[in-house]
Amino acid sequence: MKTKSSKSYHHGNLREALLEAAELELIEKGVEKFSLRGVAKRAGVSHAAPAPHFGDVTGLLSALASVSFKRFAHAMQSSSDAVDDNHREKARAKLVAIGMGYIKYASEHSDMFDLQFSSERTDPSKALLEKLSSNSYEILEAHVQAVLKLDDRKLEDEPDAAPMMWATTHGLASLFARRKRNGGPQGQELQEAFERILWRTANAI
Amino acid sequence: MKTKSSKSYHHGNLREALLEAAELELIEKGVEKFSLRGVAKRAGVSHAAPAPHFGDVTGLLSALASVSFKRFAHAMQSSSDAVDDNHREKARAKLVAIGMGYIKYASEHSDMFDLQFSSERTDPSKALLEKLSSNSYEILEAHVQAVLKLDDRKLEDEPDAAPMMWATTHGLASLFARRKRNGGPQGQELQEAFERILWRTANAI
DNA sequence: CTCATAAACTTTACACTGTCAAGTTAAATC
DNA sequence: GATTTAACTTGACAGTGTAAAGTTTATGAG
Repeated sequence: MKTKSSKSYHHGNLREALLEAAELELIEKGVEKFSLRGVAKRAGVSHAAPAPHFGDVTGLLSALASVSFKRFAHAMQSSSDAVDDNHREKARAKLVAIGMGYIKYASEHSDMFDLQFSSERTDPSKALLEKLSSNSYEILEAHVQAVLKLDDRKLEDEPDAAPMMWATTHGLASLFARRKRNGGPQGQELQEAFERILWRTANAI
Repeated sequence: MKTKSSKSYHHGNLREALLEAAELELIEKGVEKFSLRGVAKRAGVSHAAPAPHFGDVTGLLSALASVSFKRFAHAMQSSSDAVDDNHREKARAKLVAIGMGYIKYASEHSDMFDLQFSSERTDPSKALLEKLSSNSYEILEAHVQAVLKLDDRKLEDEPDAAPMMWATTHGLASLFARRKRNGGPQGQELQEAFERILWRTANAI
C-alpha cells in the first residue's frame, strides 16, 4: 500500500499519483483532449495542485512521456532477450525482435506511444526526455552494430544502416497505430507481414 | 480577384478564405494551438461564421488536411515526373523520387504534414480525406508495381513490397519533420542519406 | 520545544477555447 | 414583391490552462 490516501492536506506522494492519473486520462481522452484539470480531479486534488510538481501541462506530459520511453526501451530489450540463443541467425533475429517489440508497444499502448513522438504537447528538449529518447535509439543501434560485426563491418562503415532500420520500424509502428485507432484491420497476419518486412530490411543492411 | 472583400454581410467565398486563414493559423500556431476563433479573426468574420461551412473545428481541419493531401500527392507525382526518361534504372529512380517528394513535402510543410496524419484533430473517416489519403498511397503503389514488372512480378506476388516502401518513407519523413521542429540538423547531406536509404529499400523489393 | 521559513496545496480570478441558440441580414425562389 | 432559406452575428455557457494570493503543513534552526 503505497498511497497514503488519508485526507491530510499534504498528499505525500502526489507526484506519482498524478502520473498514474495522467496515464488514465491519456488512455481515456487521448493526447488531444487530455486535460490537466481532469487529471487533478482523478487524483482528488485541486486543479492547481500539479503545478508545484510539474509546472504546466507540458511538464506533466513530458514526464509521462519519459515514463513511456522507459517502458518502450524495456519492451524492445526484453523482446530481443527472448530470442533463442541458438538461433542460426541470432544477431539479425534479435534486431528484428527489437523492431517487433517497438511495433508491439506502439500498438498496445498507442496513446503513450503517440505522446512520445508528439512534440506539440511535450517538450522534447526536457533533459530526461531527450536522454531516454536517444537511449531507445541506441538500443536499436547496438543491435545493428552486432549485425554489421558478422561481416567485420562497423557502424561508421554503414552510417545509413541504423537510421534505415529505425525509419522502417517507426514507419510501420506509427502507420499501424494510426490504423488501429481508425478501426482498421489488425490481425495476426498483419504482424507476420511486419516481421517479414523487418527481415527484409535487416537483410538489406 | 476572387475575394469580394467588400463589407457586405455575406462574404461570398468565405469557405476559401477560411481555408487560407486556417493554413496561416496552422503555420503560426501549430496543430495543437490552432484555434477556430483565431481563424475567424484572421478572416475578419465572427467566431461562429465557420460553422455553416465546416461544422466544427474538426471539420475545418479535416478540410485543410484534404487540401494538404492533394498537394502532397501532387508533390510526389511531379517529383517522379522530373526523373530523366533515359535513366538507366528509370522505374526504381521514379520510386525513389516519389519517396524524396514525400520527404521534401514533409520537411517543407511540416505542419500541414502533421495535420494529415494527426488523427486527433482530424476525422480520418471523412469521405474526402479517406479517399485522398488512399490516393497518395496508390501513387506509391503504382510505382512499386512498375518496379516489380521489371522482373515480371505482380503486386499480388509481393504484398509486402509497397507497405515496406511506404513505411520506410513515412518513417524517414516523420522522424525528419520531428527533428526539424526540434532544431536538429537538416543539411544537404541528410537528404543524400535519405536518398541512399530509399535506394537500398527500393533495391530490396 | 518553539518558532520561522519554505513548500504543498486550495481558492479565486482571468483570458481563452469550442459550440449551441437566438437574432439579423441578405440572397434566392416562387 | 413576399417568403423561404442560408449566411452570418451576437450572446451565453461550460470547459480549459495558468497566475496570484491565501491556507495548511512539513522542515529545520535555535
